[in-house]
Amino acid sequence: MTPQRPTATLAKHLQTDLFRALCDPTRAEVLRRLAGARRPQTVTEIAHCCGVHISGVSRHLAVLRRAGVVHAVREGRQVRYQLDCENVARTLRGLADAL
Amino acid sequence: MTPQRPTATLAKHLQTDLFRALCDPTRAEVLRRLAGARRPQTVTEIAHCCGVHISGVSRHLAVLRRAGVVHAVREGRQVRYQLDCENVARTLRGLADAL
DNA sequence: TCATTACTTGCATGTTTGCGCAAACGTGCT
DNA sequence: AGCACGTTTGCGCAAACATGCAAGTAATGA
Repeated sequence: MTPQRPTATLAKHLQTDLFRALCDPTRAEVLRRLAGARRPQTVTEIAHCCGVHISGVSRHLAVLRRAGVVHAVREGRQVRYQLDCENVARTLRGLADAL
Repeated sequence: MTPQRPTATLAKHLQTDLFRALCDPTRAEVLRRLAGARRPQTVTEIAHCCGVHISGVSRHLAVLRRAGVVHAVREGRQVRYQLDCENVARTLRGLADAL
């Protein structure tokens, strides 16, 4: 590891992709649901709590998945989504430290 | 302090306002500039580095200021903007811990 | 007071984003 | 194969957003 100047470190950690994923109220609602549930949730289950059509929830979950916030596991016909706490927390701490 | 269940803690820390401010590439560019400079920057100085009209930069800075990411100090005719690292880092760590 | 500089704000415009609906896709069951 | 169920995706629409220009405000100096 070569030591980096603070600016370079910050630039590396200041990626907008994650924030783009977290900036929507509905997606925040989804995340709260996932965090509060004791097991991975299906799209339909999530759609029940936030007043949005299932197709919309599916899209939101795709955004979160691409950003590495959640990951999906197929289970028969349904897909269960789960928070990737480790990954998100690591990124946030990285940025906090860079500041 | 009353102990809180993880969900409640997360709900409190999962505010979209901050992420909304951080999710724009131009604003990220502005923040990099502010972090790299050794003293608070004027709107004109910031506008030079990111290829956006001064009025746009001014707007972006207003968004960042409302979100508590930067704060402004008037200095004669110019306004110097500075990162509020403490505040942002505290919020990010709070969320990371809640996860 | 008038001119100049630095920043902010109203307005118009093009782009992005979230949304519901309907069709398509994938999976399991008979 | 045919069907039902759960999820994803194409499409169109309306609201939100970023941007440049021009007008407005604030501060400094002649």
